Formats: sequence, C-alpha cells, structure tokens
Amino acid sequence: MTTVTQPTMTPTAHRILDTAAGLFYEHGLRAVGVERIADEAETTKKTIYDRFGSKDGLITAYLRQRCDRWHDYATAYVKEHQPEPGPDRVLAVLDALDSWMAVNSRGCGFVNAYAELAGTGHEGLPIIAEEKIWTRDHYVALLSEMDIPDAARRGREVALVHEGAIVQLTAGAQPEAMADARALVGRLVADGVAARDATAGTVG
Amino acid sequence: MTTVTQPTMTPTAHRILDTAAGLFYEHGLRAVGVERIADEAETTKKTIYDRFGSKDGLITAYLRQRCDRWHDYATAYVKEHQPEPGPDRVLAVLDALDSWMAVNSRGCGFVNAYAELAGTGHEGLPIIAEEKIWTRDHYVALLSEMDIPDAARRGREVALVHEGAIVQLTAGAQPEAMADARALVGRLVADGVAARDATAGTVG
DNA sequence: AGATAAACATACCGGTCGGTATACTCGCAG
DNA sequence: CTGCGAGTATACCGACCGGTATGTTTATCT
Repeated sequence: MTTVTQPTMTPTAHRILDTAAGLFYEHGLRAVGVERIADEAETTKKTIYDRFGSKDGLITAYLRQRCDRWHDYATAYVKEHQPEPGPDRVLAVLDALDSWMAVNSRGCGFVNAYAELAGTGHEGLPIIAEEKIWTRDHYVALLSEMDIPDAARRGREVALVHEGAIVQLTAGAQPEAMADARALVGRLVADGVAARDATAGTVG
Repeated sequence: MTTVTQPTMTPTAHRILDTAAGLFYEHGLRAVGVERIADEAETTKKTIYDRFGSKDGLITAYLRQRCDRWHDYATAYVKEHQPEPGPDRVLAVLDALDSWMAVNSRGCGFVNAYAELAGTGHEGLPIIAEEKIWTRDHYVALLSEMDIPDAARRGREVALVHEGAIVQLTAGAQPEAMADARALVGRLVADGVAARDATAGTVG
C-alpha cells in the first residue's frame, strides 16, 4: 500500500526525511538549511549528502513522501468512513481534508513548494502537478462509480472547490471555508445525481 | 484611485519597488537578494535601505502595491466590460482574473508569499489576508447589488472557485481550470437569480 | 549662496548557505 | 579476520546573505 520512497532507506535516512519534511512544510524550502536538518535529525551533513545526494534530492524525496502520504490518508479515510459508493463518499474526501488540515495548518505543502520551485527546472515540480491530478481524478472516479453524467467535468469542479478551500482556510484566514466547501460540493453532487436520475427517467 | 504606498516615493524608490516586485513574484521572496534588486534597479543597496528600511520593509511594500494593483485592475475591468449590475458582472471578475493570469503565470503572489511568510510574524501577512477578503467581499457585493438571497454565502462560494482555479491553473498544470471555473460560477449565479425570482414570485 | 534631501560608490561586517574532504568508529557478513 | 556499508565528528571551501559605515555628487528650494 505505502509506496517506498527509496529502494533502500536506512533508519537514519528515514529520520532525516521525516525531520526535513517537518521543517520544509513548517518553514519553507529555502528557509531551512541542511545543517539545521542534520542537527534536528541528530545526524550529520555528511550522512544527508550520502543518502540524498543534494538538498534538491532531499526536497524531491520530501514531495514524493508527502504525495504518497496524502493519497494513502485520503484513500484510507474514505474506505473507513464511507465504504459504499454514494454522495457521502465524495464528501468524505472533504472530511479527510478537514482532519488533515487540522494537523497541517500551513496549507497545501505542494502549493507552498510550487511557490518556491516554479520557474526552476526542479525535479520535484512534476510531483506537485501529480498530486493535484490525483486529487482531481479521485473525485472524478468517485462520481463515475455513481454513474453520474459528465463525471469528468463535475469532478474537476469539485477539485476547484477543494483547492480553493485550502487557500481560503490558510492564506485567506477564513475558518468557515471548509464548511462552505462541503455545502457547495454537497449541492454539486446532488445536481449530478439529479441529472443522472432525470436521464434514466427519460431513457426508461 | 490608486493608493500611494508611501507618503513620499522618490523616483528611484518607485524603480526599486517595481524591480523588487517583479523579482519577488517571479522567483520568490528568499530567492532574491537585496544586492540583485539593487543591480537590476540600477541603484545601490544603500538607497534601498534608506527608502525601505529593511528587506522585510521592501517585501511589505511589494505586497501592499500588488494588493492595490489587483483591486484597481479588477475594479476597472468590471467597470469597463460590465458597467451594469447583472450575472455577467460576476463573470467579468473571472475574466479579469483570466487576463491577469496571462501576465502573472506564477500563480497568486499572495499565496506564494504566504508559503514563505506563514509562521513568522511578518508585517506583510495581514496584507495577504486582506487581499483574499477583498476578493471575496467583492463577489459578495456584486451578488448583493442584484438582490440575490444569501449573497454572503454565495459570494464566499464563488471566491472558493476563484482561488481554486488559480491553484489548478498553475501548480496543478491544468489549462482548462479557468473555463471550468467560469462555467461553474455561471451556474452558481444563475441559481442565485432563480432563488431571487422564486422568492419574489412567492411574495408578489 | 546655503541648506537639505536624494542618490551614488564602495568597502566592510558577522553569519549562513550548499557542498566537500578527511578520518574515525561500529556492526555485520564473507 | 577482513572488508564494507553506515554513521559520526569536524574542519573547511567559496559564495552569498542582510545590513552598516563612510564619504561624494547632484539637484532642488529657500
């Protein structure tokens, strides 16, 4: 289930990555030096460069790990809280996001990383896009399994609301953003269900 | 109309701020040093520190300027393209955003700045929130002037889509995000109009 | 003419950056 | 017992960081 970031991750490498992940997310990529990571991970710069090659390599590993973590978290949350297809399953993703944000109060780590990496040819940039695409396609899949018409478009619309909620919740300092998003997505899904049933009625 | 950033902005100070604004937006806050700003603005570090006090002061001035710029741009765009209240006036804000993004391809400068400033007690943080609140309230105002019920909630929902579109367009590498957002907002406004007319019919 | 502010030029400060080099210890598998 | 991978410790590199100091030139306004 959990994707392994490196074929061989030594215990210290794990500790380094976890420490770096926390610091990168909390303070930003450029704000955190390699020496600080070494100190807080209780290791040395030498070991970091032996394991990850460069600071950019460590940043890439951080993004990879965070990407996998969010996918695993969202998938597990939906499976646990809404095992069956239906409108509530879509909303469960927003609930997963809500509880995720409670522990990740600095917003979307990928958007934040994009702010510092865009324009450079950094290896981590495709991972950022990958995460956005995964979340979008996840919504599309949850709508498709309900046989809702135009699931692709509707899924993209839900993803827009999803991303907007994170921005408004953090940079926008708007605590009700999550509730607004949930209400709006609830209506969007209901519209999709209505469209499906209307079509079924026409056909049958 | 245009808010002056400083009571007295010397010509060189203007040049410094414009140069810094371009560099900060394009490469990030920490990625750009004061010396580079001085070089590209064809001035000296001394003059920068004389005019802005510190790099943080310059960053704050940048955010203030960008905030005012976006407000002026959006307001002027709506006034020019949709002088009268109505559904198209709300969509005109998204059109303004669309043309704004064509020249600002690195996403929302405030979200990007938030990525680097959050957690610090930086003076610029309130300006970031201010911009998000302004855009949200702008939508609320455009809906209110149409006498649409629940304009506050609907305006917040439109703002969610607005912010989501920027993220999907840039970090998400999804070119159709703007069109999706426009279509969705068009339906949200239409729903509002329908709710207004339904209520009017009930009352009248 | 004198005063003032703005900008220029340059050198310097302590500190940190990413990254490298050298040399050592430890545990384990052949 | 030997070789090796992993990790430690520390010193070092050049480059750059934000910020300061000193002094000069230029233009404007009384």
